[in-house]
Amino acid sequence: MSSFPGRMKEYSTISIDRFDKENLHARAYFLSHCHKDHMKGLKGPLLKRKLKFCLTVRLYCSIVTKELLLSNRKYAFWEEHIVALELDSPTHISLIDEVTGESEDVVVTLLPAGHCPGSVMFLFEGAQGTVLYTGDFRLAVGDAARMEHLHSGDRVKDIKSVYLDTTFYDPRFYQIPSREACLIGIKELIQDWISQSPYHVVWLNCKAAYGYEYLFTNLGEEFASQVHVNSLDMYRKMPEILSYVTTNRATQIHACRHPKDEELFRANRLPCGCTSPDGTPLRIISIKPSTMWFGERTRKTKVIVRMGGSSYRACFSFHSSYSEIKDFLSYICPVNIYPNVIPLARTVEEVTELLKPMCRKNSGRNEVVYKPLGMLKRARTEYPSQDEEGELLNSKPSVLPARHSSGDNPPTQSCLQSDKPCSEMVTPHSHSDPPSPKKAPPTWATFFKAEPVLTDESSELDNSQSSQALSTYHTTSQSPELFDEDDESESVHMTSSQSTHISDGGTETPSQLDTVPVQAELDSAAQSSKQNKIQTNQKPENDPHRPIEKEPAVRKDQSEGTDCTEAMSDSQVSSDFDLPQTPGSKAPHNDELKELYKKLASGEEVPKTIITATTKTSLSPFLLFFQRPRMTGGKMSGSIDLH
DNA sequence: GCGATCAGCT
DNA sequence: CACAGCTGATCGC
Repeated sequence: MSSFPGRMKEYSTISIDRFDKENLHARAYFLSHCHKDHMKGLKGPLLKRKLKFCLTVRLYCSIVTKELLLSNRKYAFWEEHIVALELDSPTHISLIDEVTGESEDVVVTLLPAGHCPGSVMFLFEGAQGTVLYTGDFRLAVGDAARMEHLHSGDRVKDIKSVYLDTTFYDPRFYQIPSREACLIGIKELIQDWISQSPYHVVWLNCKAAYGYEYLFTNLGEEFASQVHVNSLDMYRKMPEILSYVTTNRATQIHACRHPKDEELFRANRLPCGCTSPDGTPLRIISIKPSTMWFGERTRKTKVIVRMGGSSYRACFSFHSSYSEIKDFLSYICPVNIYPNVIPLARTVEEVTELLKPMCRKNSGRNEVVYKPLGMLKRARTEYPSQDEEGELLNSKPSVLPARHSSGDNPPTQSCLQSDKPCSEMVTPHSHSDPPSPKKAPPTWATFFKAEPVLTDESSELDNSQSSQALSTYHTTSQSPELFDEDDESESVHMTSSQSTHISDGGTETPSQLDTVPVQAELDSAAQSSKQNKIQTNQKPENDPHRPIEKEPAVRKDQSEGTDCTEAMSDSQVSSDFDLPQTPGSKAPHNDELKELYKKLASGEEVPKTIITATTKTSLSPFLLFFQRPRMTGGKMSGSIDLH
């Protein structure tokens, strides 16, 4: 849970993710994502009153976050005061004190955070330096390198401070299986179950928070079905989610909720009360997404754990693991790091101490002095040749050429170096894209093609329709290979806020649980990405300004341990959806951007306008709900003068 | 009656 | 154990 007080040292006239107390006086507000612990005070009457008198105060957030926020009536009063910004679009904001008329300029850029739909990090650039507020994030190893706006031309930006999601910044949480690996495990479990008969249904025991949509869309795609949820209201303008969820109970995959859903489940009932039309009892299993983590040297990781009876837990994390956070930090190498979260059983002092080695002055670099722009070049790296056997490891530089869409552009040529506009070079799913799971995640096209398998007319399970699943998918019992005993002595953990009640009898103690770890065959996740024989080293030797060159094929030892390559390989593939670029989006203007950076660097004034993102009702911005970081050029949107 | 806070629980 | 958030009790305005 975030304990960030709302204000950063460098830009103290703005408030982020906190809206109470001193934050009531802020000149501008920022919301990184739509989770309640980041919205404290946001519906408070004090703030509501302030908006009536303060004409220039705005709330800045992503387009998806705006949509989610306004879908809740309690926040409807924000409607006229929200400025929704597009991702990767540097936006100039004037921070005006309405009493004194005093003004400060800042340029903010939203970076995808991979935490939940609409979640972003905020990159602020201005007179007080470049500062990154991460909000909550789940980024994979190497993702920072894909973020254009963490770079200035060929260089990694010189970042003064990072306000960091430290939820799992603790060596205990060294490794968390990638999203892809978790998804594969969940898909296998579900398939093995629902293919047995139309009466075999799955209940995804998800908590009341955004972030599980990733599961719904992928499962909907995988099983050509829709997931039953309580409400579609919040997704009404997000077709890419909407097409995979339904309020029709006649489906084999449920994520519906009820105040007493656990109790109902123990009585073999779904939260929605759905039964089969002919009275045949449903066979229900519950899958509870839970965070699981593994030690530094754990080789195999199980992403599904059977809790006994028909309860399972599936690995699922909204936050980056320790090694993912370290990778992120070592890439951007900030001067200061401030924790936003204090992990359980730790103190601020302990976390601060753990973060010290990642700060620039302790990172082994010579340069300590903060400069607005880095001086060392970020070189381009050729994408390793594709090969079925190799593993893509720590491929920070190697992911860059994924943007090349045609043979016209030599693989070593970056977007920024190209004469062509970036938009021409950014083609999703190009042949040189980074490895993707065996089944492509939902894409732009499918959002419009997807036809609901089931109609809303029926509220009961329909045999003829459900039996499609039976004929489509091979019927197996729970395949033995899934249930690989945990032969590792290495600590393996999982958690859930859920009590450990067991469905049958509930007499077991945790140690007595019929715990059947399922080998997630992370290998199978990795296999889909084993396209590179060359293992590219990912670490820039703790120097963000050091030239990024082709890395040696063999990874050098890391301080962390002896066998982190395997762990890293998993993390490496954990990137999110690879969604297509928003159709119709403008071509980036790198020249314009560079000019802006130059001005910022020299302390020159930049125009006092507020550049807002489009508020068009087009559905395309919602594609960005889980956008994988990718190198795109910046673009400036239209501008509105506040005065 | 409403908001803030906390304990308990999922 | 841990994610996010609900419900209910209590207290103060």
